[in-house]
Amino acid sequence: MSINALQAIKQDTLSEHVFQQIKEDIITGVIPQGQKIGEAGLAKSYDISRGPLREALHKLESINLVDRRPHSGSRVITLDFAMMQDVYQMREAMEGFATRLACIAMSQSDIDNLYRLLEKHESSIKQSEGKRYLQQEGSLDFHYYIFSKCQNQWLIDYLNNKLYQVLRMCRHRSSQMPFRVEPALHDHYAIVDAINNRDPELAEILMRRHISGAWKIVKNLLDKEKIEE
Amino acid sequence: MSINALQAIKQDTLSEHVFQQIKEDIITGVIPQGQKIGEAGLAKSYDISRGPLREALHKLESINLVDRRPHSGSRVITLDFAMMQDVYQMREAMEGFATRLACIAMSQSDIDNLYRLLEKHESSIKQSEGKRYLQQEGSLDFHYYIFSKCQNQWLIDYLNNKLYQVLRMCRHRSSQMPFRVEPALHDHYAIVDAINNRDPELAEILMRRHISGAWKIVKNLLDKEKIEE
DNA sequence: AATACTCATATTGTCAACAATAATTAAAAT
DNA sequence: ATTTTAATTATTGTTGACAATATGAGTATT
Repeated sequence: MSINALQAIKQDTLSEHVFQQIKEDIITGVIPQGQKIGEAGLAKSYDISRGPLREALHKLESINLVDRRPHSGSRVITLDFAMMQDVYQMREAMEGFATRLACIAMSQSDIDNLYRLLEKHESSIKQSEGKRYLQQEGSLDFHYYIFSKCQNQWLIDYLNNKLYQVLRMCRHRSSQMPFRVEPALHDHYAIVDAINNRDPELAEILMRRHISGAWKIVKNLLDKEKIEE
Repeated sequence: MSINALQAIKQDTLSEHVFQQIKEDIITGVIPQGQKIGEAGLAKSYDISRGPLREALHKLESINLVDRRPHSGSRVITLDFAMMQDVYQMREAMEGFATRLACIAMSQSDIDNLYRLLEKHESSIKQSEGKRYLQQEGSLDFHYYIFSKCQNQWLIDYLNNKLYQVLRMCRHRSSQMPFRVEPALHDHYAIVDAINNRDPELAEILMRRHISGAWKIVKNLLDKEKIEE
């Protein structure tokens, strides 16, 4: 099950449907960062009335993808350095913790599934050289599979519905730039090995290190970006 | 500045105002747990139309105080054992982390303020024997003061606007029952001492232990409750 | 020229009527 | 008597009009 498939549920109402749609448009950059959002305009372009649109905007605010100020309006967030640092710092702590819990709670068949998932990633990397964005989305599936087994509904909810949404936004921002994906796969194997050995502390540490490594890469890209302009 | 004062800002719109009001009514038990919420009824009793009320309900959903199911309606959450365990587990991890960050970032005058705050609590405990709920609210101020200095806006936001709201609800639920507050004060002093010594690891550990201790007390109360019925 | 003020305009907040869906009740069939 | 089905009712979702507020242009004043 893909992480995107999971988000597709619950689109029973207009408000939910348009919420998902706008969310994807923000994450993929169709609506650019910092863009001011006029309710009337968006309502027309998504072909709904302002009521459901406002509800969608509230939901977008609740997952920190838009800022809303009373009587003034909404705008898409801008991923500045401080925000990305906050997000990665948060992710390191929370997903590390989730990994520890998952290591304790996982069944053996869960672990087997993880190994199979990694093998699929490995072969898909060999086949499709250069399609880094897809490969990264695959990596999200790996992370999701682990923390979804931590058995703490609040933790799962926060990681899945808040942190990972801006995270995907970050990745889209920096997906143009080249970097290697093989090291990540190596990290992933080490994490699953730790889980397989039922070593929660090590699993947590490896996951935290993996994430802080990802942040270092992103940070370097941001620095380079700044120098070049 | 009290934690409640902080929540009082931003009541510029009807929707915000009624959101705060309903939130307090849920937390303090005026609207009981598990209660089914009819939009029409609530709108009349708070004397607004259904539009702003619906927005308020969405906000309440986003801080996990009500469940909303499409076409079916909303109901106040019920604090069962599993949920409270999730919340305390989450709090232990996140507030522990926040304490570590705050320990690094705090200025000396911040630390002085913390000591003064504790002295105030100490004298207020001696004066008002038995008024446990107020004392607990004071303890929230202590916790808020620390994590608000962690310099991670996402972390502050989550602790303040999500976790601490259900936490207050938990406390209200168990505030009838007697237990001692002096040990908590002792814990608080130990935490501030660790911060004052600029020992982030120890500060985190002490905070985590303090919170998991609180959870053990609550858990025992819940068990006793179950046995007695 | 720069700042403060007023008014016009555009945008957001609120309301009440309408449409669509789910829950409930009653009837019918097994 | 129990289960299934159909229709009724009550509740939620959606819409467009109206009210309140902020933004911005233009004018006056220092």
